Amino acid sequence: MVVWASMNIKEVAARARLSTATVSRTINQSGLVRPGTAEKVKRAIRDLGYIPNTQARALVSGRSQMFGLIISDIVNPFFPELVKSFEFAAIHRGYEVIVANTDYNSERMGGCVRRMIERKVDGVAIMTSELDRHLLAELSHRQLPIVFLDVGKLKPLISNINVDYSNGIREAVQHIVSLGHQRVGFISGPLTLKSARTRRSAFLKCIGACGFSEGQRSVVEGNHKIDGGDSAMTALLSLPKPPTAVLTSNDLTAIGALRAITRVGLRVPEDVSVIGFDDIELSQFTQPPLTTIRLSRDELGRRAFDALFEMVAGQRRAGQEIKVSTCLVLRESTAAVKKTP
Amino acid sequence: MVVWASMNIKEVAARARLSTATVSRTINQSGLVRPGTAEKVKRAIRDLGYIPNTQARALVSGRSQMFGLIISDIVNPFFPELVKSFEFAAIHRGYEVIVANTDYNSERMGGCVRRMIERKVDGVAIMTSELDRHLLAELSHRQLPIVFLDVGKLKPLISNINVDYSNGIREAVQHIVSLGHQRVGFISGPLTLKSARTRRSAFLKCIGACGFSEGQRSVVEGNHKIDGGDSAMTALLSLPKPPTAVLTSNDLTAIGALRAITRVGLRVPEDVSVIGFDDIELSQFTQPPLTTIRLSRDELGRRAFDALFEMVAGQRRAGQEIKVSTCLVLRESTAAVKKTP
DNA sequence: TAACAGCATGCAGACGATAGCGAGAACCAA
DNA sequence: TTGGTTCTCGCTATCGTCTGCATGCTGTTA
Repeated sequence: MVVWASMNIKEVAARARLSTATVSRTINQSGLVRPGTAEKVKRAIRDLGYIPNTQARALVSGRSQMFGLIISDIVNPFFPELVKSFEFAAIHRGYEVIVANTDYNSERMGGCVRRMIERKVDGVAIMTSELDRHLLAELSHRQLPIVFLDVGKLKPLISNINVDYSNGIREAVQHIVSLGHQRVGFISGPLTLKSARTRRSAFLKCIGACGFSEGQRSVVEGNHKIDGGDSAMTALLSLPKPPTAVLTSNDLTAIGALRAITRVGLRVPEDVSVIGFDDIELSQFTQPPLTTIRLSRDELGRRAFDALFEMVAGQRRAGQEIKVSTCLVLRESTAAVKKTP
Repeated sequence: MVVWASMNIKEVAARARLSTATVSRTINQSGLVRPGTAEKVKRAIRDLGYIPNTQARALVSGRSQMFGLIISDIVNPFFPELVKSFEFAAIHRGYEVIVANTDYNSERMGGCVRRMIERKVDGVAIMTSELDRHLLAELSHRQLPIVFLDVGKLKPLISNINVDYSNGIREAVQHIVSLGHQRVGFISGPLTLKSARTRRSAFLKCIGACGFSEGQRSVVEGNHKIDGGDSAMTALLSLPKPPTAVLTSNDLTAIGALRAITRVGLRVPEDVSVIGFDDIELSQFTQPPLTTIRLSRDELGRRAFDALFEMVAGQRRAGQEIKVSTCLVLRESTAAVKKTP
């Protein structure tokens, strides 16, 4: 196999003694090429180690076969799994993925969007929960298919993945109730984030619906990280009547809570029950393994890709509402409330 | 701002009543445009919300301004930080990054490499430790700058990041020795991985150099994940004379080891000392916080990008050897050996 | 005023691939 | 043989941008 830098369709055509058009048609399986001819082309391609130039293809076809994926922070364990499943789905359809982190910073979002447009992606999945209206207009004017997570109204070319928090939370609260808990705490994420606010209100609504009064529940703000969960839990434990069960806005927060609880000499689940949210891989390996509400990132990634793909493939121009459900995963961080000492 | 799908340099030129050439020169700051003219162009660009088409640019310039980044698995917490710092450096230089996972599967590597070539990346960082010679030839023939992690010999356009394991490991072993430990265990990664083998032999060499005899050390194979660390540690503990200090091939393994130790009722660090490797963010938050050997992914990502950038910028065609060091981070999972009971 | 720099701008041809159109070949029926 | 159809394949414009060369303009000098 001989290869040099400027390997292109002409070289292949020359070697096969055919025109570039025929080579192109063979590559794209248009079905208009005689089998014998196609064979010549394939041999030339193999001999030369030719790989088509996607840039040029994109230029003429108007589609880059790339999707953008905007997330908050790849270091947050919530996202890698999502990225992976999105990418997996993409590769299988011949798409490439460009990942961009906003670092929870809405100013960086502008840069991300610009990069996406520059690279002429065929669609963007925005898996952060914040979005500037101005940027939305920017994307929208350019006719770019978009899929959001938990925000945004439906419009043509704009889909939305709607997480149904209620099911998982209801199961969790019912679980807590069935274990006899009377005082429940909730550690939210940073309330500057819309996703954190959404989770918080879903939690509160469910807790209210399950018959807990104002006095039976206490809410503290964390930061969706371990240290925030730790200090928030410490605050909860120092209340005059601390909760015997605590729900958290994500698993890292729950892990921090576990740490705070054991540090003051209490035990999980004997003294305090803890329930996480997300079911990141790590939550199987905490001490004790974490009971948590699963939100499948795998499903999220797949659905986000599919939504974009349907829009670019033209199967549907209208945006669609996609439901993703949550459910309780029972492990060992919850137990019946202790008899009053 | 009016924007429609086919916004291009011609539209801008027409609005500014100039030629596309002048617009192009203005955008690329060639310095050949009179300030007044440039101002007209800039206004037209602003009015129209024009963003250049990178695909077309790439086609004519022959550079895509994209780098490929091949990693094993984005879900492994080692990689997200590396990806992030690589990407950060890239963005700042106007580069985009295409990330591909091999899933530790060398067959998938072929697909990754092909994708990179199709997308005409200007260089590839291969941060997995396995590489097919055939694929290397494929990349090499195409004159693609490459940077490897811990493998590969230097050639023109091929750089190598060499992790100096010895410093960190030496510090760790000296630390162990100073605490009076006499029997040390080591939990390796899966020996099918070259990186795991490299770490293992670095460990063994260091341990030997520090005066431990064959009988004083026991080596078990893990899988670089939590469950593997758990079962490997369980195996070590069931030895007739179990080690009092254990080094591991990565932090997840160490976390699994912590779990196995506490499960059988022993305590860390009082009964067994544990030292991890990598210093992933999580290791600050384990119980107890993990003493570990830091390998800065941040530095790895930055250096990998810089190496590629230097090669494409033509500052140096020859591959270079880049050293990245390791060092011990003391936390609370190590302590003096218990007096014989 | 003419000749000549020197700079700013425009023209037009790449870059690599695709697709519409048309040409030629092969085949069949009349 | 002619006319018509079907199937292959080649020619060429095109996508959006960059860039070498040509051109025109301004200002200086003899």
